[in-house]
Amino acid sequence: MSQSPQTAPDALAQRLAHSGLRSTPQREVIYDVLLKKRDHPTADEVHARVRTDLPSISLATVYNCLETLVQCDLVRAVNFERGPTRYCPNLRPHAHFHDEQSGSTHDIDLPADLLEKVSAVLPPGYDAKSVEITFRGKALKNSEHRAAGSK
Amino acid sequence: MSQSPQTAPDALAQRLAHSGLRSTPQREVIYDVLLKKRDHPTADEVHARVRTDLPSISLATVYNCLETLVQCDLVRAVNFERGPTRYCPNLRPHAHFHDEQSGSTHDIDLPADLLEKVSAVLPPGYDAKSVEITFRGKALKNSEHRAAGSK
DNA sequence: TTGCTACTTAGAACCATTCCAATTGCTTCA
DNA sequence: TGAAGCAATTGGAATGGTTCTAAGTAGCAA
Ligand SMILES: [Mn+2]
Ligand SMILES: [Mn+2]
Ligand SMILES: [Zn+2]
Ligand SMILES: [Zn+2]
Repeated sequence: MSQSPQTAPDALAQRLAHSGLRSTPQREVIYDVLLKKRDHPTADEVHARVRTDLPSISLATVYNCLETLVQCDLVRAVNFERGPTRYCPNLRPHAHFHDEQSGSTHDIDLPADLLEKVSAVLPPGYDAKSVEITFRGKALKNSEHRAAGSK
Repeated sequence: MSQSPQTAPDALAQRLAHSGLRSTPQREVIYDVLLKKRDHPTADEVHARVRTDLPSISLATVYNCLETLVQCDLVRAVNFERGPTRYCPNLRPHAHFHDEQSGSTHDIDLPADLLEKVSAVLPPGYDAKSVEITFRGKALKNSEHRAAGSK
């Protein structure tokens, strides 16, 4: 039962192993990039950011890795009106607010009781596995600052 | 103030006129098709249905007309996870339930007070112009029958 | 009629994403 | 240690819904 001399595997490595998948530099850097700047980047934006660490990573790999992270429930794919898919490492129940002016996307935490009330509108016979709530409108500057989250 | 000898303009013609647009056979038939079978068809599906009346209508025109109807607030464009846009003539406040099994989309009416509660989760500084609520899961057969809405 | 503009049309272009076939890289285990 | 086997990455082609473009058609005003 002795461990290998390497450091203990991080959350990512553990989740991957749990699904029979390997931890790779590409997967790790992509996940780090998502955690570091939580502004719901597109695959292209992730690609650009990851390239500072892995200059030769391909866009296909970025798509593959993002898909893997979504499968492992470490990341949520977020869509808004046929725009490119965005990626979000916030695992708490939350809604998304799309600022029409700036195109930015903000997390809105949702209390559990609200989700219950929302699901309660479903007539009998409807069994929802997930609910998604999306706002569209205008966010004031200071809200943007607060939501940028780099503090 | 005498009207022309034609019949009074229907809701569609009036809305179009209000926006300085013309009522055309293509726009009318497309809107009729949406009203007749409210199953959230894609542009392709609308195209196929409209062709029974207008065999030579182009897909580009279907897209153009659907866009026009959306602009006039007669139809809502509904998106789900990068799938093709679907079109919905239900103007009441409602959510959408996507049945993963069948791929069908059902309207879920929303009481006004729920929409208020949902919007109330927005922190100060967020001004939402619209809220969208989407469920994903499994709907039982009898629900599907009820929601098909042809009766 | 003539002109003006709105509307429709076929097909090209667009673009995010997926697919494909080839390569590279771990990991076993002889 | 090394061959096999499988996982993962890669560049480029293909996909598919949608939008664009340029040309034609049609209603309307003067
Ligand atoms: Mn993308
Ligand atoms: Mn479509
Ligand atoms: Zn988020
Ligand atoms: Zn609907």
